[in-house]
Amino acid sequence: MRLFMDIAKALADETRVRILAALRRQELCVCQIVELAQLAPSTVSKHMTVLRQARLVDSRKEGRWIYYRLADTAAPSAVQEGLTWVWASLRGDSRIKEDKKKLQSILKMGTEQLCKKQNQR
Amino acid sequence: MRLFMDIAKALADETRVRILAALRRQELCVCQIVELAQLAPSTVSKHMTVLRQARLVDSRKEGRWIYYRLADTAAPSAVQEGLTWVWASLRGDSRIKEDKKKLQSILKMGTEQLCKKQNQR
DNA sequence: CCTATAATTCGCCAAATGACGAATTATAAT
DNA sequence: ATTATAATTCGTCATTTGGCGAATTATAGG
Repeated sequence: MRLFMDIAKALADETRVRILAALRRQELCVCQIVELAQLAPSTVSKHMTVLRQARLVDSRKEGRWIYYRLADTAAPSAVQEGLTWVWASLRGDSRIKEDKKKLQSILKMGTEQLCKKQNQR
Repeated sequence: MRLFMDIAKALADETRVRILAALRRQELCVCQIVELAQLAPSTVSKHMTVLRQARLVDSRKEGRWIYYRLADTAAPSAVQEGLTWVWASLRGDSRIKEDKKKLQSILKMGTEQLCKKQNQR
């Protein structure tokens, strides 16, 4: 029950679901997610902690950047089946589509350039 | 996105998940759920509203009693696939098993007798 | 070594959530 | 009609949650 509830709670926030959907194509570092979600880094960081606690994402460190990716096939089945449910339910969702477009432009500019831009604010 | 989030939020509370699991075998009236969950009727009522809003349950009125049952095959696929995920993830869960046992004794005593017992408190 | 910076942790606040009891509504029974 | 009662709605409260900025940590680069 514990893991299941962690997953369900993690999925009960729209921002986190949008982040998961964004991670579906490729891994992302925090500053890229910040740009997508238009939230403070500290807020995104907290969301990522919730998602990792639920085993929905994994992370790896590369220099100063931390990259998050979707849980892989090594994840518990509750996680994998949960994600399957999410994808099926959000197929064609307009919000997710918008995010996908926005992501493309975020990915076009390099990671360094993106972080610079954020510091200017 | 809207319905999906309603479902995800509805599933993000352990009491509600337990109620859903209890409904898997048979429909239940509110007083039976009150007995199972050991919560105030008003609290259970609110939970049921959340579950119905998410389309996870339907209800029917019979006299003074309102019976809730799991969503059937007419429900949106997000609901059905969500429930499939729940069942798969909670298979063998000890809390759900305990509830199942408790439910049996609740079902043994008639509905009227049960409500009387609650009024005594 | 020292500075810059990507990310996290911490402390705080506003909003949402889950709980209860009291009041209300609707139905059954006297 | 009046009373009893199953369930809901309402008002209130404590806890949790999601957000931010400031402080902290860890790594890259001058």
